[in-house]
Amino acid sequence: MLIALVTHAENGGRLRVLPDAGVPEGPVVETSDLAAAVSDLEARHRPRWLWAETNEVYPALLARSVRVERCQDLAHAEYLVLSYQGRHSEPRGLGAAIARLRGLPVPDDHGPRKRDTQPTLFEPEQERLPGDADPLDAVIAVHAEQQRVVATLGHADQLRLLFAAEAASALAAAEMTHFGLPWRADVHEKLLVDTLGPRPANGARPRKLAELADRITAAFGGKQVNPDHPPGIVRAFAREGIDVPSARAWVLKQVDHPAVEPLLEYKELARLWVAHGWSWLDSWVAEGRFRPDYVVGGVVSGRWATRGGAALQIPRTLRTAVRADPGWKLVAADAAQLEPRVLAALSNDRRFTEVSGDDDLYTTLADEAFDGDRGRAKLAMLSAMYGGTGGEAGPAMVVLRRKFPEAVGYVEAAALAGEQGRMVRSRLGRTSPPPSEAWREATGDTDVGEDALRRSRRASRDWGRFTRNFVVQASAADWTAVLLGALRRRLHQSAKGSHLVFFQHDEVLVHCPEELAEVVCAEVTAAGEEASRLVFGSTPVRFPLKAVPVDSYADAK
DNA sequence: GCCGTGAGCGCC
DNA sequence: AAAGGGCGCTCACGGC
Repeated sequence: MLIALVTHAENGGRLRVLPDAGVPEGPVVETSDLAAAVSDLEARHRPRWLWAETNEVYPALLARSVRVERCQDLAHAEYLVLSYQGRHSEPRGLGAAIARLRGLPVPDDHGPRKRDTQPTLFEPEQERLPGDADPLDAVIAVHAEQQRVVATLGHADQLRLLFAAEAASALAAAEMTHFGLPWRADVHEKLLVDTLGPRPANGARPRKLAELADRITAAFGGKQVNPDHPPGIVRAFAREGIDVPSARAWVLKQVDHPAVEPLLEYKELARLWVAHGWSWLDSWVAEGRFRPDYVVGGVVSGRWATRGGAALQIPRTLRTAVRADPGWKLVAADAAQLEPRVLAALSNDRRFTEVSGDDDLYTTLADEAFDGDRGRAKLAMLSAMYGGTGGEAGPAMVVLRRKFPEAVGYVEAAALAGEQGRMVRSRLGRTSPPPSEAWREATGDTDVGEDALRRSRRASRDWGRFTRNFVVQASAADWTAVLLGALRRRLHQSAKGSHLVFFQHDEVLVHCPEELAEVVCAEVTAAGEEASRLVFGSTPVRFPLKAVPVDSYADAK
């Protein structure tokens, strides 16, 4: 059963059963308590819900403890279709979609709406739709149009799978924000005090940092140097007769000067202080939970982004603050070396597929092609996927190309496409954006001037690196989106009471009662196998997804 | 005082 | 020949 739904202010809404799989179309139903209506229909029919945007509807349902199993999200589907057609920057949202459908002027998009408080009510109805379209009619019409269009596209089946996976991801993201990542503020604070000194009054430098700043100044002969100001550091070294191109940590590491050691320590501690210090704790952790705002598909490649909280950059040292509640466990799972395995499956490279049969792909790769040197093997692999050839990468790539011609050929074809300004696609049809007008100008320049030629080649290569990486990164995002959908459904069915609480590119955390930990581990493994089968069919490539129950995220690896 | 930019570094 | 991919966040700075 498929039910379209729109929200009103004051907790109300309208819905309508759509004709689907033998079920006839129903009348428009108006309700003053949408959450109750959804809860009731969910329990009786487990329908697919159809709505404009998960983020506009689902947080308020969750706030009323209403969860749904499946939905279709028009905004995500719309973006996937538009970008497939090379129209990445066209406005998104229901208003824009209905305007396109009716041939009306397309209203400008205001970007994703910010949500700065916990949802208690549904958002009041947003701006009026173009042509005074009725919102429920608009949802239904736009959905029908999407179904029509997707059938005409080259990746129809894959895109339908991607629609479902992206919608499930949006549900999972809202639930992650709702349940929150367990975060022990006391553990975090102790770590801050131990490494930085006591919390200073009103944003002053913590004691440890102040001491280091003094040592840095002393090492430069007593002249004030602001360690937070890179150009000042470069100038300070110049006064000492040392030429450095920048104040980056890896550059300073090669310099022999008494200021280097305190500078490097300062950088490390200052980073912790500004990015994840006391003020971060104040703004982002409440009642033992960290609740970041996830942006599903926020990155062109389909990876997630976050708004505020830097949830995808939690430093390793802080992971000890992520602790399961008493009587609960965190099940941590990460896909080992996901991207090279994705490349193996995309390219069907027989020998590379054999290499990916092992749990540690790089060790096997090293034995196969790099005299057992795992470091070189990894470097070569990353260079192939990122486009690097500096330093040792060049010769390593030569070896890789000889041993695994189809795998290397796959990314090089993607790079060539980018250099020529063509689009590339992921396994399920995510599509790279067309290069900018400035890029076309730079590369289309028939001017034979040396500068113009250099600029043109550089722009072309840069875009080639982007598309080279895109095919791998975006296909990995396909796999993880399907994984999230599968895992979410499995947990809902056989490990009720467990929650997905964190997701980061290729790893997930599930918070569950202790006695469910084994079941959750098994479901993680099964979800990984399901994702591999759905995305890559019968590929022999293995995608190991190891799940371990832990008390603290820090114990996961 | 606001805003955009570049440097730098955290994560994958 | 040489070229690492994607993000978010904060700071200092310079322009207004």
